[in-house]
Amino acid sequence: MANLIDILKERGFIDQTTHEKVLDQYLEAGQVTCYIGFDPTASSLHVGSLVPIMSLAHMQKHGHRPIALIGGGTGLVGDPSGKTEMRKLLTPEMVDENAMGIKKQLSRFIDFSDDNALMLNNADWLTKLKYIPFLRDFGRHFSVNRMIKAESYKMRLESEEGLNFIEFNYMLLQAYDFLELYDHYGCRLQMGGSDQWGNIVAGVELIRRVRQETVFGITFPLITTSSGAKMGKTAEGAVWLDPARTLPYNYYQYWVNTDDRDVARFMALFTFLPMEEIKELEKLNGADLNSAKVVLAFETTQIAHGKEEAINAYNDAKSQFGARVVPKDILPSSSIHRDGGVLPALEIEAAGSVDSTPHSHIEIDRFKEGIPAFKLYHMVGLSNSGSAARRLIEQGGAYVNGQRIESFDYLLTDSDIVDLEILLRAGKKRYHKIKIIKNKS
RNA sequence: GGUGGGGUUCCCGAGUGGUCAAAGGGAACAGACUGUAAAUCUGUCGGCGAAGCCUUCGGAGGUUCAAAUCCUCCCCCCACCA
Repeated sequence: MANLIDILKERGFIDQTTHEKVLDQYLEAGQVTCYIGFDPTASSLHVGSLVPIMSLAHMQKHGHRPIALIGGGTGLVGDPSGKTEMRKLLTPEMVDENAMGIKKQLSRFIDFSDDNALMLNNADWLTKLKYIPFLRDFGRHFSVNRMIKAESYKMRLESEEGLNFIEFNYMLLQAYDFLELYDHYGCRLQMGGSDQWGNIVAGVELIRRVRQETVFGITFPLITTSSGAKMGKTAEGAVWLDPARTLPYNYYQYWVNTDDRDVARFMALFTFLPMEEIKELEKLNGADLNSAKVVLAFETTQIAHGKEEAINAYNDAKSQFGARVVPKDILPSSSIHRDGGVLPALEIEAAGSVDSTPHSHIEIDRFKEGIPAFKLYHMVGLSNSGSAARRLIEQGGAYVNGQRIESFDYLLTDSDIVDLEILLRAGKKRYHKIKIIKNKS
């Protein structure tokens, strides 16, 4: 079997590594502890963090022990790497709250039971550091001449806003993290985004200087979509891993809408399907790629939110956009079902009649007098304002139960209710279901 | 602390008394074409049941029939000097 580095390389995870040969041997020799830091800047991770998350999952699958390090301490300082502007500084309370959310999400990808993986917070040691001892013991190992040449500071040093001293210290703190994890957990491998290269190398060098030991670093390439956008960024904002922030339905839709050119690359990075099958995708072209996109969406949703949610999202997509049969020979390892018809009984029971389409509840009484369409679109959030809704409808982009609305003040009444539901659509892709509540309670 | 340059609608960026809800570009949205793709073309792109009116150009005052534009004070950013 190919070694782990080769596998990660083949799947597109590797940008740079330190001393590759030795690292290879090290990973072959037995269980390795590795770590990645996560910034607690928000209460949820998003799709942009998926590469590091998946890489930890791969490490664990291969018998190694991942550490997810929450940057509770470094978050108080703010990483300037690759940023054109200074970060907002976080309060300790915010960091704690965010760390909780992050752990919950990581748990879907990584098994933290029985020390199979660890979740640590660098606030536990960083906040205890004393300034003068720190400078004397570690600060002297850092050359400012070298630091100001680091790529991670470059953008900021060249920008108008500049770099302030607190941020300049970030590299030292991250290097110290690595040392701490090396000392206490035997961690000898740090991974991170390509913007972290400077910080990682700083840690590698610090450990060499103060412990005379070799430790390793791997960086991931920055993943962008073929159209140049950052991974996981849409006009509406980030695509979050927290189902309360981004509905599994929308998560699924994000992946279904993958650009043709990205399908195979994303399949390798964001699913666990075997590479031999992913390579076959190159033979697909045109509309056939859509089947692959369905599999991509199904698999990624399943990993992030579980099978039930993936099935719900799949079913809703099918009813809204039409059934698409995924041929048996495309990605055969995927557990997605292939007949294009009804789901197996077991799965139907599990999924039940759960609706993953964005929806809201409205009392039936409100339809007695009728609700003007543009108001309803605004109410449910399909439009940001009444004006926007009006434009949408005037441009012919609004549908009620599949029927295009001709005028913005079309009155929706009881007669538009079908099975206690009204299905609204905005444009080609955005759906919203209104569920009717019979009586006010 | 001194001197100079700035802060414009989601972003970049024009505008230096009325013709300004504010050029141009990007993003976004809708339509056409399609495959829930890309590219392209067309339209839209502050709010208001839409007539007209209201709110917006760092903040607060002021001048004027009229202010993003002029004046005063304040806040913030940048450059050079100290």
